Amino acid sequence: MEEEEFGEAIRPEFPTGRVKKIMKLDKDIGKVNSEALFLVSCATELFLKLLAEKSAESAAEKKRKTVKLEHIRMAVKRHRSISDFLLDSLPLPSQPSDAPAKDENRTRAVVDKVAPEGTRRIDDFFRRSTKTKSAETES
Amino acid sequence: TANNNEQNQQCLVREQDQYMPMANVIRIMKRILPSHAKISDDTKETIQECVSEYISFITSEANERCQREQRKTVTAEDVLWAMGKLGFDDYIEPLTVFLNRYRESESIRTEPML
Amino acid sequence: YSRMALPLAMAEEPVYVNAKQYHGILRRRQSRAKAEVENKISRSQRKPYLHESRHLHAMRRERGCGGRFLSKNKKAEASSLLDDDDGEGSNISLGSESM
DNA sequence: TTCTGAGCCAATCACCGGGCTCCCT
DNA sequence: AGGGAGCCCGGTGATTGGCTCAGAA
Repeated sequence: MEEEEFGEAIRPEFPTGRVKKIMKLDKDIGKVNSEALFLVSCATELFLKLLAEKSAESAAEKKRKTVKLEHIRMAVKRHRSISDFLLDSLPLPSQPSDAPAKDENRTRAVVDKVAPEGTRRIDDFFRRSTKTKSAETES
Repeated sequence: TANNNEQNQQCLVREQDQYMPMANVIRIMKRILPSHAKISDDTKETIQECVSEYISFITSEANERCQREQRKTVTAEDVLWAMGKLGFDDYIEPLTVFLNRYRESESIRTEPML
Repeated sequence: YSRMALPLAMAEEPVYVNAKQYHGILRRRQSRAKAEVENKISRSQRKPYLHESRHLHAMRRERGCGGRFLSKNKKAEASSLLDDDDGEGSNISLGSESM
């Protein structure tokens, strides 16, 4: 009957040193509290676990054993708070050198319905560089 | 000397500094995925990038609150506040629990004996 | 609850995002653009491997017939000189792959 | 059906964490 | 005086490719 030791310090599985490096890539970030570093590390782990869980569900729905990018996109689309800030991080469905006949491949599926109340528009300055990855067919 | 230094083209920031270690990402994912599941290589890379973006996204929001309050150090409260403001309300509760456990374990470490 | 239209391509359909994240997303885009020009963060192509030394290490390692890395059994060579069979921890090449 | 591409091994070594000191708040 | 950045140092797990057959196509 052993479940856990006393002074077992809870530590994130991610190396906190690397987390801090990534935080400091932004030159605007000044000093970072050790507690803040700890929380960001934990939150990152939670976020990754959620991504994995939702992607697994998407892959299972499509009866796929291999988790592919389309499953990530599908999973992310269901959580608005996740899909929005990842908009620039997810490579778009296809892009190699020659695309047969597909002009509607831009960022992830745009909301085809009218926008709810409280929406605004602005003008873009930069777009994520086109990621050259293996071609992929959308569902 | 025949030493070969890491001196690649015009990239000042190394790849191993912008992303979390691949093996850690895979291990955490495989613990969640069904045991027989596989992960494609571009999925691995993309997940790595998403994780880094999440870190920067949260940190940026927390840091802005710091600057509003004229502080220079990002604190745990800033991070929790950023979680709520960016819509990750579900994370506030578990993170608060983690934080309390962290503080208690830290105080025990700092306090050698009674 | 409300959504904002992100400044994607002006000639295209607007992209609507969570209003709570709107400013944060924009700030992040600015930071990334700035970091890309300052730090030269190469977002495009990834290196085939991160460290030259580890690459060479992997290339020099002894491999099994299945391409897998093989445990360093130099002790087996030494024991073979002294004859006698190894009744214990011998790594039999099990050709079964269970996934 | 065809054939692409991800898992599988474990040894080195770059990196992580835990000490220091010094500085700023 | 508190605590975080920046060193250094030692121990250690992430990194790593060729072949096979899941499993995508």
